Amino acid sequence: MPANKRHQDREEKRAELLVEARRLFIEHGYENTSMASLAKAAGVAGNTIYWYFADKDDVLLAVLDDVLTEALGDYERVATAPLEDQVVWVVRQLQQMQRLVNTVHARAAHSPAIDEWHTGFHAIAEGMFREALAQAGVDHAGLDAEVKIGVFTVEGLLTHGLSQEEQQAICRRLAEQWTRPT
Amino acid sequence: MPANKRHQDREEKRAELLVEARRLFIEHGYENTSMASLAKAAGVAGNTIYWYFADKDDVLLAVLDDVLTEALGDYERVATAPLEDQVVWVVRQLQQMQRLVNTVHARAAHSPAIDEWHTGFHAIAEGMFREALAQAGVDHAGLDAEVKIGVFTVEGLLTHGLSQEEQQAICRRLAEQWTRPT
DNA sequence: GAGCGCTCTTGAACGGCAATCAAGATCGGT
DNA sequence: ACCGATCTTGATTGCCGTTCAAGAGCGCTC
Repeated sequence: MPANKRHQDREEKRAELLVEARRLFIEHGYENTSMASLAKAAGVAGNTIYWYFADKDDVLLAVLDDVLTEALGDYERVATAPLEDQVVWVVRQLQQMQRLVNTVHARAAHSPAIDEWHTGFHAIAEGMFREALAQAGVDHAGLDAEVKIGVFTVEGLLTHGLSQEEQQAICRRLAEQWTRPT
Repeated sequence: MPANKRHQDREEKRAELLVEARRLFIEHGYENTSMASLAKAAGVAGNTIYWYFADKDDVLLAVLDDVLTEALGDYERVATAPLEDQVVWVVRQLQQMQRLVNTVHARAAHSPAIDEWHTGFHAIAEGMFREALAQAGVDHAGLDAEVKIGVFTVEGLLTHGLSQEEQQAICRRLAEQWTRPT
């Protein structure tokens, strides 16, 4: 294994950099994290990161993939819970990543790669949401629209600072639409 | 009138700078418009802008005030139209300012002044929306939640690129909730 | 109309940023 | 022991928002 060992080391180092990047992006935000500070936190020279990642957006992309993979793994633990609990769980998860969510929406306009990831994420999330709603008995006509409304509302809850009561009231109102047949 | 004439000139020059800033922010976006390019477009030195505005966010704030004032004036022409038409009109207006909308959401996290403007804008928009819904016969209980859902959905329509049909389907689904009593 | 002070403008500079470059260190395979 | 690929680094580039110090322009007063 000539290049294999090297390859192994490369992946490990890349993973270490990603751990730091993920922490800094979530704690301080993407825009407040310079490549220099990320490098210092990881204990390497400022330009070393560019050996493992094409640019800063590429780091963000890798962090997003990591976070999403982990979240999808965690989801299985609540996949069998009632629909309402699942929604609450998803909102909680996203709220912990609020900075990342905002960053994705902000960067999607500038970076095609981030935009593509964002589109893919919505496809996954809306697919699961759609299935959950269908299983809950929402009629087929207008299901897609209902999914979008739900997703947009969740996004609104994330980006605008609302009190716990307001959030609950909105979620309740939204869920009435699903439990009650049209 | 010693300082009055001066004051007049100052306001005129400020207004000229704002015209250019508004055009560039909407055409090319806030982040893609450097203070240097704005100055060049206005025919002044790069740092002259700082005599009229505290910083770049202050320019954005003034542009936002201008745009909002103008939009509120135009609104009176459709204020008596059916509710559904009003919603369509608002979405159209906002879509023309998509870049500004995204910028506000992005900058609100960094600039307290922009965040404050954003909060105020929501208060105005949601106040008008709430009144329109109440007049349409939506019951008082859950009115606030319904307003938020509507606003968040409109924001979602703006930030995510959806086809005309999808947008219409979502608006229709949303409006069903208002026309049909709970 | 000379002098004064406030308003306004400007070229130059500063510090921070993402990204690049060229030179050198490290290390597995021969 | 040597070579070449892999990896690291200090120095540099170019752009950005912002600041500074110096100097115009202009109205007022004596």
